[in-house]
Amino acid sequence: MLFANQIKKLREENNLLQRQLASALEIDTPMYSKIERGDRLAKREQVVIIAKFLSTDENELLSLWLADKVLDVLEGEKELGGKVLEIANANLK
Amino acid sequence: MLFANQIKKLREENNLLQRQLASALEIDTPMYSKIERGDRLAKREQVVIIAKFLSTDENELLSLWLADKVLDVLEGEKELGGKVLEIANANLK
DNA sequence: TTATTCTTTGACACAAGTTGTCAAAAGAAA
DNA sequence: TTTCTTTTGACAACTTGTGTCAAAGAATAA
Repeated sequence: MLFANQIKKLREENNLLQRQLASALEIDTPMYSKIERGDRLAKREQVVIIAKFLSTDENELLSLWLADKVLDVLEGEKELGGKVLEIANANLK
Repeated sequence: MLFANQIKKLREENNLLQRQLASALEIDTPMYSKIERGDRLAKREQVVIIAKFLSTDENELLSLWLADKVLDVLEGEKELGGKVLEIANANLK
């Protein structure tokens, strides 16, 4: 979980509590805990708020969050992963 | 829709009717029509059946189907797409 | 040690999205 | 026309996602 690991690292570096992030997202602490551990997926708007709150680049964080989703699509398709990403890349517009 | 386009092309080349594919998938023709037009997503098992029925390579077809899903994740994130795919690629295991 | 604060777990409710059916319309071929 | 194929839209059933809550576990402080 690239996104989860990153926000945990940044939160700790910034000496913030889960409670504070949860409050910024208007969800309860257990829910934030799950997001931070990759047990639940954040929504896009939540990623944006987290980036602001952790003073990190929004696009960097969004990229990790999206990469997790891409990897999730590829979950269990190990042998096709590389080919799939090539095709996807060739069809990005 | 890479997958949808491909199965339409192959079905026509094989002179088959949507009704026949629908029957192989045990769904009705309207449902199959939607899959073929990219209006609905096929499930993995359906892709496998379609590949068999259209005598095409299963992995090729699965790759298109997966690539569609990856592109869907990237939908509306044009500027991040390339970067995201790089990250995903670097984290394929 | 106990007390307090922080984080995680699991069960649950409800919202949202998916997968399918059906009736009927639109398109193509005869 | 008539018939066969494909598409559309509305809907029900099922599945998944998002959040809350109570309570347990970990870490820290006193």
